[in-house]
Amino acid sequence: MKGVSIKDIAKQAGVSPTTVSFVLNGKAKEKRISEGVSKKILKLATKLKYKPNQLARGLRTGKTKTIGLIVEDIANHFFANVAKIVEEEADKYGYKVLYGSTEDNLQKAKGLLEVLEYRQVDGYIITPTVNLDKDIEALKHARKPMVLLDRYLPNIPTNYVMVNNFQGAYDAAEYLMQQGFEKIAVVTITSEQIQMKERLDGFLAAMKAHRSGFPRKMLKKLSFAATKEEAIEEIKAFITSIPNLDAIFFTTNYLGIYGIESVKDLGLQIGEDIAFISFDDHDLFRLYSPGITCVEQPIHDIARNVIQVLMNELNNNTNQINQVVLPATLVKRGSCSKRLSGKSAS
Amino acid sequence: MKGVSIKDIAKQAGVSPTTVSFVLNGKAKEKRISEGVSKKILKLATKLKYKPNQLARGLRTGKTKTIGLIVEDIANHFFANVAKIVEEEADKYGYKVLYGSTEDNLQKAKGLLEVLEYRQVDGYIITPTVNLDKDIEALKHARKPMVLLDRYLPNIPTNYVMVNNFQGAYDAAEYLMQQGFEKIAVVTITSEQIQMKERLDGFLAAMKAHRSGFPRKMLKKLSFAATKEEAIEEIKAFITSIPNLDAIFFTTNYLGIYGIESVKDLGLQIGEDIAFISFDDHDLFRLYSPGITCVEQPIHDIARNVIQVLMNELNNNTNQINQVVLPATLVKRGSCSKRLSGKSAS
DNA sequence: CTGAAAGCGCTTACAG
DNA sequence: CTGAAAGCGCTTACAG
Repeated sequence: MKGVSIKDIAKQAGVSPTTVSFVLNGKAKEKRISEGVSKKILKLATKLKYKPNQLARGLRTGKTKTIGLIVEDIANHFFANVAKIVEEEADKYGYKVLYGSTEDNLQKAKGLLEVLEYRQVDGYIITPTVNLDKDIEALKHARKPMVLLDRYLPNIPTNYVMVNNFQGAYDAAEYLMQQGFEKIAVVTITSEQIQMKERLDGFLAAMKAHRSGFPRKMLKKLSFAATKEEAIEEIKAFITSIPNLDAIFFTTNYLGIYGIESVKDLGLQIGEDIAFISFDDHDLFRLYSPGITCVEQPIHDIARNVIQVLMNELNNNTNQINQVVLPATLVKRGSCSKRLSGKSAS
Repeated sequence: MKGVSIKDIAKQAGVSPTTVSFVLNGKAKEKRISEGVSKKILKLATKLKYKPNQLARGLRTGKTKTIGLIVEDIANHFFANVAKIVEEEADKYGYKVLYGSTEDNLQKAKGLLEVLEYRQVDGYIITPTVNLDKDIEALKHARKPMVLLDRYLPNIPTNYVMVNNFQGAYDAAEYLMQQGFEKIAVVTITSEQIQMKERLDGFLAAMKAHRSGFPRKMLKKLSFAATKEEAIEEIKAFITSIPNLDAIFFTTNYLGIYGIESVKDLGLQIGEDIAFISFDDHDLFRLYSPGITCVEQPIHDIARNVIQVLMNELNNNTNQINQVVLPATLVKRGSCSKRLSGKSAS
């Protein structure tokens, strides 16, 4: 039950715990421990299956070799995939990951931050909620290694890794116009989340670049707190409120999923009666008939960059700020093939 | 930067660290600390925002207030959802969760177990791979609180929480027969995972109960290690190899997803040319046209029971074994409506 | 009713 | 080339 300690090895090797510690930490050369002693200790360590007690080490060094991962929702396809890669990559560096979901709730986010601080994680990967500025500022001030994920706080310069939301949405809108769609609507959420704003901005910029403008009534904002049923009702009402609507863009995957459900409920055919694009890819989008065109985020690259940036901080603790913005890819599928018939969607 | 310690409080309160520790651990009564001192310490603690150092406490008590969660794949819809609820529930008891994915690889599973032991987690939630028996046995022998998830090891009595795989698959097969389908095939994986075996057994039992038997050629086993492309090719070949096939059952969600893709590739219409059922629900199944009938696992109940059982172990460490088997629900959707036409599916 | 002291298992500045 | 000793921040058996 009890693990073997440095003392046990010291006793068996006939040396002091100090020497054992030096050798086991690879400081044999530096501390000029003799070859023989060094070898003997190493052999003993593997024989006894010595595992350093992380708690004791952490207490002494202040390092826990643990990182905290705060996402919006670990069950969401995007974040679940990020979590997987983050864990794999962190493992390579000897770090383990503690996680939690904010549900986009400020209080939950603060709570998670508090617990992780308390747990003395060495570094943080954070999907910030709106108004988390003060807490992030505090972390930054304490010089805690940290990298934001999926979004950033415009008023606080920090490390972050995210997709180019503006470009992704711009491409989507432009593509819809190239395909010849005339009445294009957009559905997003009310939240002030920066990545959502940028997606909307990108969409609107494309509309303005190619059209005379964008009427406010073609834009629908849903509350993040709305239940699925409420959201679907609102989307349905929105769609039917626009005569001759022929294309619609959803700014994130779960909205896109609600959108599919709404369109189905209305008895409309995606790709026939209405063109459809969503931000983020999903199994559903890939396999739906027709396939749903989407703006795909490079999840693997995002996760790998996050770890890269964090490890860099952890090991060098430079003051340099790393802000990584990765390109989004428009994945074209059947949902946006040009509608040839003249019939109205509503 | 430095946190406030018990010493700081002791100094300010003019008492010893011992007294502070007693009060902060709710042992004021038991240790007969006077009301006044007690109050003063508590007030000071909140004023100074005292947070006990978990490392120090852990080093002393041997408890880390951390649990290890080992799943097959944290990015999978089922496990991602379990992970979310596990984290939320664990949080209520003051526990944090360290996770990792086995990819159904024995070596990875062993590695995770080793790291978690090393990290001295207080309890384990494990989705065991095949042949993990010895390691689980060791954990059990060390009397580590532990509960298996999603599957169990037939040769080792342990706590576990899982769905009734046999019944779920039995219901699915029976339903297909009730709907009047004649040639029913099943696709599963080669792995000896017990839950997969039970699903297959349930399916076969239903076939035998209502039919003369089940020909081996109606059963397809895919390797877990197969790539998506390979799996789809195999499924396609399997489907075309069976003349007049009219229904097919997939024993887990990702196989079902591959199945949809395969059927689409073949130009067949689910619900028209072939009836389709999958184990596990998924957004895709719900929203596909037609909806895919599935055997739904009660994810929330599973996760909550897992934590319940684990907390029970953690706090009481009884020798009682808890084995929870929750009912699966057949969710009927359009993919299995009785085909009226007589045309062949192949 | 309260405190001095030991100890959990490490690391590291200091000394020789 | 190696070791004795202090200390990280707690908890708890023991003593008074």
